[in-house]
Amino acid sequence: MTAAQIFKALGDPVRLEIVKRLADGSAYTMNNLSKDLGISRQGARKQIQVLVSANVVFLKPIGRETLVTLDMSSLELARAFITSMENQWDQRLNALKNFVEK
Amino acid sequence: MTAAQIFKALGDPVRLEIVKRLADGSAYTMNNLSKDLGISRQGARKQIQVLVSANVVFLKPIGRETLVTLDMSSLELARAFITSMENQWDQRLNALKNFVEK
DNA sequence: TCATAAGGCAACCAAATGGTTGCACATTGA
DNA sequence: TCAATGTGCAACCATTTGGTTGCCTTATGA
Repeated sequence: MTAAQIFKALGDPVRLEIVKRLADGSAYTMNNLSKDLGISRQGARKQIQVLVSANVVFLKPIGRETLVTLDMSSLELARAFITSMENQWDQRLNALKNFVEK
Repeated sequence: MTAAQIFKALGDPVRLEIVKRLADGSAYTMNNLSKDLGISRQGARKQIQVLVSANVVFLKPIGRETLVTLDMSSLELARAFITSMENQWDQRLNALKNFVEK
């Protein structure tokens, strides 16, 4: 999965709320997770599917329920991507600073 | 600006490439930035506008050119958001671990 | 056993997105 | 001065997105 895909998956208020809840560990079944999002169950299902496709989340059917679990490695990848850009930026500024001081 | 808006802005390959270049400090005018993205200048312009609207980037017209600059605080906000979710996750796991060990 | 709970899937729809072309306009430098 | 450069803006288009409703299937538990 690319960084852009993960960012895209996180780039929706409903999906981000879902991910936030999962990180909290408070909700973990489809039904549970679909409540109080302001949209229908089927609507929520589609958003969860987007997260599944981006590997931000994975599903595990247990009996008649389906467990939803966060895949932390995707968050880690996203964070690492941002950090690397921040590092690039800092290095550039330092290089500029050295040039000026010389 | 909300975290979801920033993630959404970063969630497109073309826009992410633009941000990457800016972090690098190698390109900084509209014209410069619009090259080699695989789309027209006007197409690139629209994507840059998305970044502007999300406050990921800001513009500064100089004569007939327009400088594009990264707003690092948006990246910082995005990174902080991810970090906070990772912390929540870790705390949850630790709480679970303590419960099992008790 | 059988009503209820959990969930999947498809069709449909309006709005947003990502791109295009065409044209106008101000700045610049020879 | 004037052609070239850098940029903006609007109209247009196909596809994607985010949501809906309707219906079907499978487990569960009283």
